[in-house]
Amino acid sequence: MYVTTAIPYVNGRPHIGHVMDYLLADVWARWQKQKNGGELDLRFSAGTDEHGNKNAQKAREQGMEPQEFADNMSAEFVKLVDRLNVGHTDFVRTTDVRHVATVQKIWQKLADAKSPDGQRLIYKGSYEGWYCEGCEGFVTEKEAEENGFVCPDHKKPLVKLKEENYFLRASAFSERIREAIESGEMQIVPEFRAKEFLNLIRDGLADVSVTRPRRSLSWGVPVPGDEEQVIYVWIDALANYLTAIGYPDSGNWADFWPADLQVIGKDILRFHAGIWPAILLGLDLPLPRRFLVHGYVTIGGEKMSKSIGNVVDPFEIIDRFGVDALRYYFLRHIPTFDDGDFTWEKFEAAYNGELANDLGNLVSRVAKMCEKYNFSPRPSSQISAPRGRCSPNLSSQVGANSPSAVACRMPLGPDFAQKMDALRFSDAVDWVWGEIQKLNRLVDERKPWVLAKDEGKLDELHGVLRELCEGLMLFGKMLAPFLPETSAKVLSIFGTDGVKYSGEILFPKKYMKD
RNA sequence: CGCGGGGUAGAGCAGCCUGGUAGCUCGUGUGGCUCAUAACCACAAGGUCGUUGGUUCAAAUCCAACCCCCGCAACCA
Repeated sequence: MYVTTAIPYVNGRPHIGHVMDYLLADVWARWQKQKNGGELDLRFSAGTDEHGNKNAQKAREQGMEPQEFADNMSAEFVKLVDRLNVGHTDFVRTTDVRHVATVQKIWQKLADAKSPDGQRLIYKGSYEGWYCEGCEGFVTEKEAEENGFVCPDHKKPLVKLKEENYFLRASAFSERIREAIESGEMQIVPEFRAKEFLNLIRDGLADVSVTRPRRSLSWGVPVPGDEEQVIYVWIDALANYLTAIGYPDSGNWADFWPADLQVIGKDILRFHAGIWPAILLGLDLPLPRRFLVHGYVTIGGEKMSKSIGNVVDPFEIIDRFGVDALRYYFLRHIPTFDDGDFTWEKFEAAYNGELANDLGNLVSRVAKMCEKYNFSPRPSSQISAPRGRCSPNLSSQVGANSPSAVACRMPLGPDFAQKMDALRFSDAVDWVWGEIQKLNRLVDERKPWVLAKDEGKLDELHGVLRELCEGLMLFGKMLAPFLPETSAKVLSIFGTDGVKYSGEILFPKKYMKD
């Protein structure tokens, strides 16, 4: 099983726009693991895209060598992934020696390959476009027009420039790729993104220039056999997905390709659904099974940008509220398929109102009642024998009818599982939260504190508590992919033989004004 | 006529496919409860469901036209 995340360009520090990729991929990976009873041979790649003029330029501005600058930035992203509690297994830097080698090998294979119609897959051509001499790079037609054909950074007029470089004959695979998308062989989720892309290529894929002359792109992987040309971002960056698993001649990469899920942002769908499949087909490799395309995070309805000065630092959120709080907000309140909005006010409201009041408080009140009313799980004849996939140590160490064992064999429910399998993660959390609210309601309806006053109602009292514990175990388990730390705490409180509560407040109330 | 998404209570959203008392969360007001993190629960107020017209016994839901917002429109990682 193989899941990938897009590799961010490291010309700036990580911001909250970067976290979606990692979190969505992580949720899926944890869900898959859970479905397989904890046993899963999983590879999970992340990385950083480090070549290119913009990075080199940024480095120069700060008086650094490009590599030194990239080292610093890449380290920040490694730190982010770790602090997000994302379980990646591989991290590819495009400046890694092994990656450079992979890119060159891929290049060589593509250069040797023929397209289905018998033509060379890589050919020399010329690319013409609007060019900024300050940026040392091309800009899109649209971008050029929007800025009045003047570079906004350098205030210099753009010039039409024509360059010699190598092209990838992506056009030869137009039909093949269209079919793969339409048939679901290469699924794009959500579907409207697939439609968007199909519409874009209705006249066929265009060939794409995949190199730059050395004089205009100094920092990159040289084209094997042509020192005058440097491999441009497309092949360099996309190849990271293959580097991670050791393609073409190390490790057991064939066990992990095609990728099961590639998580990307909406801005890079076209590269992943067009150029990337063309490269793969050129290499005679199968296409990825599924893409999850997420949207953008806005700040108070506005696009996040340095010029507006509204960039939010994910580390700050984690420092103040903890990693699960961050995961919770971005996974539930940023819709999985659409753009979503972040403000500190909204974040605080979700933290206090949902994590602290709904879930945290429920855990406290149920745990305390269990202690106070001496509830310890007892065999109950109504509960059937354990079956299904449970981690063996959990079900064997504790009584067959303890809440943990019960929760363990409880199916996660079709409502929840369907949403998860359809990658509708934010809907899945919504659903779980509805169930958590029902448990709070149950407490008020059954009033255990009243039952406790009547000795004749001991069975009823314990019945209610059992129901609550089982519910918390079940929903705790469902939350595992989203809130790993919290889930583990809930499962350990209600999952031991007898409820063991240290009195820890799961989500202490927090206000920004403090 | 480029393609697509959307316009539903103060805010954020669901409902629309498969027409029939307009629902959820937050916020506001009132009440209840005491197991709990001043938490929890109940009730209430609040909506011409973008506009206009059509089909129908009945339209947020189907059809047509129009208005407004937002993505996409291939070398922006």
